[in-house]
Amino acid sequence: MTSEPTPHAPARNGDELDARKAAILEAIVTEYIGTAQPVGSSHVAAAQSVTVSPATIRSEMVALERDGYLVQPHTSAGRVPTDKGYRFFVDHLATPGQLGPQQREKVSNFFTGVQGGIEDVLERTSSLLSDLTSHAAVVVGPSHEQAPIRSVQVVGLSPTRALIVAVLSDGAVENRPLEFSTEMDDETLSNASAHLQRIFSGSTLAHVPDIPKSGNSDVDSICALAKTTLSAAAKPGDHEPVYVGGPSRLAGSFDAIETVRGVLTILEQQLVVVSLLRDVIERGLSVAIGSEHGYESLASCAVVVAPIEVDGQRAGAVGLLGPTRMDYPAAMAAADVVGRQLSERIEADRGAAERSASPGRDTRG
Amino acid sequence: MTSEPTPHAPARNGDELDARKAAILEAIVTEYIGTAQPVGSSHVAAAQSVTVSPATIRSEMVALERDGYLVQPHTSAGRVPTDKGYRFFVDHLATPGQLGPQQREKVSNFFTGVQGGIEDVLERTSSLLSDLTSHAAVVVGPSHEQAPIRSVQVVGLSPTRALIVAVLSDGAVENRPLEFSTEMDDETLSNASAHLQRIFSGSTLAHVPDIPKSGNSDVDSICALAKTTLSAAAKPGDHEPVYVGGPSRLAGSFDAIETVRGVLTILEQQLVVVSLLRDVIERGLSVAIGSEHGYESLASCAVVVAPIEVDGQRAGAVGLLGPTRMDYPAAMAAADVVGRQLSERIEADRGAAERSASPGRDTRG
DNA sequence: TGTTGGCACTCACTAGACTGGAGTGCTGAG
DNA sequence: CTCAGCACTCCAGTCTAGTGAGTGCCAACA
Repeated sequence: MTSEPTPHAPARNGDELDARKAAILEAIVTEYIGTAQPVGSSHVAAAQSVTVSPATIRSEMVALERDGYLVQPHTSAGRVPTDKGYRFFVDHLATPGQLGPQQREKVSNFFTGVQGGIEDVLERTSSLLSDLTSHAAVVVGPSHEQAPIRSVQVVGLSPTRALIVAVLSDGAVENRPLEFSTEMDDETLSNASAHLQRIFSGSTLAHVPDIPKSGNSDVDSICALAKTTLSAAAKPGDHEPVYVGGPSRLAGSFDAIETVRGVLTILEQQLVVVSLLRDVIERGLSVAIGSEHGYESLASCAVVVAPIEVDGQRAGAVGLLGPTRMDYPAAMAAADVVGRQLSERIEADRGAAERSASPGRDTRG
Repeated sequence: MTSEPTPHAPARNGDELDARKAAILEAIVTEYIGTAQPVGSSHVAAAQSVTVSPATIRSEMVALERDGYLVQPHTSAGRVPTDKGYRFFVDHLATPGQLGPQQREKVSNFFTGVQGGIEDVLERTSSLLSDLTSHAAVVVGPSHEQAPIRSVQVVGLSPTRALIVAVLSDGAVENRPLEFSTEMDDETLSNASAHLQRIFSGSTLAHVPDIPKSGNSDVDSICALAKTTLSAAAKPGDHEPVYVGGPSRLAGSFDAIETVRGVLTILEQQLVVVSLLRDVIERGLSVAIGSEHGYESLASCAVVVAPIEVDGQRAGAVGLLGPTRMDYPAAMAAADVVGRQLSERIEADRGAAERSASPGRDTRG
C-alpha cells in the first residue's frame, strides 16, 4: 500500500506495457470492437495470444484499470477500453490493416473510372470511403486560396448583373454574381474581362493584386467590384471544399440518438470539420480518439485521418468518423489508400497544369 | 348490424365529417401534435371547440376509428390520428398558419441580405427553412437543362487537359474537365472556344446543337468532345441541384434510430429526393403524409412542399421533412413563404437576364 | 514468487406478480 | 341524443426473486 511503485512493475510511465499486459489489452480491444460487450477475463483467456489463466488475467486487468487503460462499467462486469486503451492499441498493437481484395478493386475501379470536375471527384470520394468502411466519411479538398488563377471572365446576365467566373489552375471554378449600379453594355464587360484577365492571371484568390486604372471609369468600377468579390470568395468558413459521405451510417454506429444528433450537427458545420481534420493532422496524428479532439459532442467518436499531399504540401485530408470502438486497422488502411490515391490524382492534374504552357496566358490570347 | 348506413350518419363517403366529429378530430390532432401522447376523451372535452361530455366524445371516437381517422395503440389507451386523420386535418381543419414576427424578420433579413451564386442561395435557403421550422429542409433548384447557354469557354490546364466552362442564363455555371489524346496549344483552344461560343450560345444543355466543321481537325475534335461532355452534364440523376438543410434535426424528431437512419439514407440520394418532391407537387398536393408518398422508409414522415415558380413555370420546390405529428400549419406557412420569396428572387434574376441584351452575344463580342 | 483453481460476492438483467391510473365500452336515466 | 356511472382493460411502474457473467481474494502449488 506504499505509494512507491512495486519493483516488478517496470512500466509506470504510461507509454509502455509489458508484453503480457499488452497482449491482454489487445485481446480486450479486439473483442470489444467485435462484440460491443464488456470483456471478461475468461474471454481474454480464450485469445490465442494469451496463455495464462483467467485469474492471472484478472490481476493484470486491475493493473490496467489502475493505469487508465480499462474501465469497468460496473462491478462484476467485464472491462471496456478507455480512450487511452484505444490509443495504446493504435500506437503499439494494431497490425497495419489491409484492404480486402474486393475493396481494393472498388478503389481502383473508382479512381480509374471517375470523371468530372475536382468537386465531383471529392464528393464521390467521400461516398467511396464511406462505402468501404461503413462509417461516415469526410473529404476536405485543397483550399482554393493558393491556386493560381488561370482565367477570369465576366459574363453579362442582364444590363446590371453579371457573373464573374474564375478558373483556377487546380481545375476549380469560382463564380460570384456582380450587381452594378448603372447599366453596362457588353463591350464594357468585355473590356473589363480582358483587363481583369491580364491583371489577375497567375495570382491567387488570397492575394488578388490591385488594379491599375484602365482609363474607362465603368471598366474600373467593374474591376473594383470584381476584386472585392473575388477576395471575399476566398475568405475561409464560407465555402470550404468539404464533402461528407454517408452520414446515415452514423445512425448505425451509435445507439444513443442524441449522440447521432450531436455528431450530425458537427458535420453540418463545414468550418468545424475543416479545423477538426487540420488539428488532427497538424498534431501529427492519424487517429484522434474520444476526447483527444476537443469537441464535446464527439466524445464517443474516433476520427481517422489521412492527409492529401500534393507535391509534398498539405492539400486537404480524408477522414472517417465512427464510434471509438471501430476497426482501426481497417479504417486506417482505407483512409490511407484513398488519401494516397486521391493525392496522386490531384497531383497528376495539378502537375500537368503547372508544367503546361506559360501561366497567365488567356486561351483567347 | 345491418350493412346499411344508419340514417343519422350522413357522412360515410370518407371525405366529410359532421361538425362535431371534425371538432373532435381537430382537438385530437392538435393535442397529439403537442404532446405525442395518445389523447383520451377527457382531454378532448377540455378543448374549447368541444362542448359535449367525454362519454359523447367516446362514442364519436369509435365512429372516427371505424372510419379510419383514428387508431388506438391498445385497448384502454387514448386515440392517435392515422394518416387519413392528418390528411383530413390538413385539408379541412387546419387554419392557415402564420409566421411569427421574429420568423418573418429572419426571412426578410435573409432574402435582402443573401448574396452569392444561385447555388449558394439555394443552399442557404435550405438552412433557413430548417432553422425556421426545426425540421430537415430540402430545396430543389431549377434544373439547368432548360436554361439557355450564355457563354462557353475552354480553359487550358495543361497541354492535354482543359476545362470547359458554360455559364447559363440563370446564373448557374457548369464545368467539366476535358482530356485530349494529343497536345493542344492555346490558340487551338481559343479557336475552339470561339467556335463553341458561336454555336452553343442560346441553346440549352438538354439540346446542344451539332457542330459544323470548322476546317481545323483539332478544333473539331475538341468541339466534339465538348459537345458530348456538356450533354452528359445535363443528364439527370448525376448532379441535381438538391440541397438538404439541417439533417441533424431528424435525430430530434424521431426516437427510433432506424427511422432516422432510413430517412437519412433517403436524403443522401439526390435523385430520390427530387422525384419525391416532384411527385408530390404533380399530384397537386402541398403535403404528403406517411404512406401517401410511396417510400417505405418515409412511412412515419410527412413531407410539406411548396413550389418554386418562375414566370408561371415549375422551377423546383422547397420542402420540409418531419414526423407525421408535425405542426402542419406552421410548416406549410414557412414552406410557402420561403418558396414564394425564393421564386421571386430567382424570377428577378432570370427575368432581368431574359430582358437583357440580345441572347447569344458573347460579352467579348 | 508468480500462477492458478476455488470460492464467496456483486450486480445487471429478466421474469413474474402486483398496483395505480388513465382510458375505454356499455348502460340506463334524463 | 346526451351523459353520468360503472365495470373492465391494460400499460407503466415497482417490487421481488432468480440467474449468470464476472469479479476480488486467498490458499495452494510449481
